[in-house]
Amino acid sequence: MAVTLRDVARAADVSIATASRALAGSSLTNHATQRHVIQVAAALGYRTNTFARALKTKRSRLIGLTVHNLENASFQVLASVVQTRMQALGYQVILSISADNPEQERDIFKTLVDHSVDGLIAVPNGANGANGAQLLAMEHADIPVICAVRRVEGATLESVLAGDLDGAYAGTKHLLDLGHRRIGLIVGMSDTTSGKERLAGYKRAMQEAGLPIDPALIQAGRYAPETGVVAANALLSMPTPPSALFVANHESSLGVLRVVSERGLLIPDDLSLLFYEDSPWFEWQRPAISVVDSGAAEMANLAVDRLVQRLSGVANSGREYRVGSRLIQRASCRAFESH
Amino acid sequence: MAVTLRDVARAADVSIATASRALAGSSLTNHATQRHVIQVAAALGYRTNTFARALKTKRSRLIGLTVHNLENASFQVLASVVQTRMQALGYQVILSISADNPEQERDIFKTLVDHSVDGLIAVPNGANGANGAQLLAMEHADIPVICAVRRVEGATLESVLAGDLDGAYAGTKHLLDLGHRRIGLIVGMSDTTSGKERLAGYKRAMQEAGLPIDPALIQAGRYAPETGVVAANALLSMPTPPSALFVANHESSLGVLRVVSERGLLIPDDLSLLFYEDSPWFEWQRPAISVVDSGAAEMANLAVDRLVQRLSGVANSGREYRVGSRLIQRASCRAFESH
DNA sequence: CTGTTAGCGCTTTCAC
DNA sequence: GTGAAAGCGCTAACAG
Repeated sequence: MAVTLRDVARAADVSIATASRALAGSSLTNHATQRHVIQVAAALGYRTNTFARALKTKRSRLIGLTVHNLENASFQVLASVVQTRMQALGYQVILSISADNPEQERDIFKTLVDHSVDGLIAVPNGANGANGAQLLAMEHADIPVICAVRRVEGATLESVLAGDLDGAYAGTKHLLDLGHRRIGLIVGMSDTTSGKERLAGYKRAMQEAGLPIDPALIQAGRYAPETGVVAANALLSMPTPPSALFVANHESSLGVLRVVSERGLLIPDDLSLLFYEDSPWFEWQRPAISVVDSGAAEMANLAVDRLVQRLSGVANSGREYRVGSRLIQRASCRAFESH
Repeated sequence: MAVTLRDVARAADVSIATASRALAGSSLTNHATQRHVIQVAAALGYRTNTFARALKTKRSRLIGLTVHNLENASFQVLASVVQTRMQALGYQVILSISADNPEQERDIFKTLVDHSVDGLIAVPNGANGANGAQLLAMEHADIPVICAVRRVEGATLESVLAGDLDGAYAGTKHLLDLGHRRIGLIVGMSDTTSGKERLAGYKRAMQEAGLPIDPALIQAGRYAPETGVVAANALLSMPTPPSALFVANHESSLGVLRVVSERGLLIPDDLSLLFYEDSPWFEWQRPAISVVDSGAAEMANLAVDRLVQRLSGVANSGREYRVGSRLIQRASCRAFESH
């Protein structure tokens, strides 16, 4: 059996209450007593029982983190940053993978509540904030919730998002500036924040350039490699295929790379390629792939900042924070010359 | 305040104990009563308080998972598999990132014990099992520990490892069979299981081929991209540089790719490249990179299998399990012809 | 089969 | 400043 507070109290010849206060660093304790208790506790190897404490205080020092997967570089970064920073603050993080599946997400949220997490950083599932009500209920129960990367429509939850509209606009404009006119877009479904906004950014850039929006050039699909395969094949099989592909659906990048390779296309000579959300691998592809970086590390840190604030009692601002996107030019896009 | 067992008992007009039994599905309960209680509980939206339960039963339904980072594809796979499978079994996983830092790892283990994890899957830090004693202490306290990917020297902990010696042997032999004689090896430090074993595999293959071991051809370093940069530069700057590079240090692959790109080397014409531990990106590099795959998914699943067994009361076998490595030939290695 | 009872280890009034 | 005592919500003997 582990050593309990009672053991410490006995050994230090004080009451349990005093021992508790001393260890908690309560100001209403005699300094000498406190030192003594702390010493005895250390000598005995006392460690407070987190369950007994949680049962009493209703704080678990646990926080939840849900991401869709760990293949996406943005989610890897989010998980790393959240884990590392929260641990440094004395919190442990319960990781959950929602697989972008609303039902699974619902169960996860429930379980997280069961484990009385003190807070939650979630990349919510798309589809009109299917489980937004649960999140709101958590907020109501005084459990701060920070949405990252995606938001829940219509819910006043603090959200840390990427500047997707601007990012997609900048990316499209870059391609336009290089002389491309037929620009294929591979994007997420429009029931996700990022899908919708990136599409809007693309459209805005095209329209500002006085170009028509050709629906056949726009391929929306799930965030998955397969989407890239299907979409790239569709795009590249057109009678007049696009001269540039803007892959604003990170998970599908892999699929696009595969199609490009299978078709023996030379980048950037046969096709200009622009990806979205940077990954270490993009830089060392041959050629290095240009990308609209959405600032995963910045988002992660901001999300943690917000959570920490909330944890310390600051009220939910219901506000939305945006981390600016940045175009990183590498070697996969070149000027387009018509034949 | 949340609804408690007492509320359910009252509403169902039974005692707290009966309610508890009914919900636990104890066989010693009247079927009708049980149904009734379950119904009432559901209607009230009752959820058992995990802390109260844990305080009483000393099981938290929490398991710990420690990995060095989330950049390494093997660790991503491990984290995904462990999280997903354990959650399906009603366990939550506390993720911790040890950054390959023994001191941090020590704190992590302590915290995990404080949170009374029911079990632990750990990728332990190298250096002679610095924190092996802690792990052993956990085992002693009846908390099953499964080491994955790396092991702790001299401790009787169940370990699920890759067949590193065989893998490195097979990889080296492949290069040898292609006619390469000067094969550069970039590997982990010899204070890690994988570093040591992969080096041994390389040496064995070389010796079997009747080739001398040239120490200058062997670069050992931390598992980090920088290692790849330094090592590749050292190797490729030799008076007679190797005709093939066997990068048996996954994290350094990125660095090697960078050096290759900077030097304008053509793969596989100027240099054959063989990597270790497959990543989705390797397949879609141009050219696709051949790899010795160490079976991350299989290791992860086996580790979970072992943990689940242990959780169900099976004793620590102290045994070591190995998942066979597999050579995946793609397009980055070609036959060597001397000029 | 069901109810009563005694804690699990801790925090926190409330007296002194 | 310190101690006594009352639970937090649950499970598990132990009776009945």
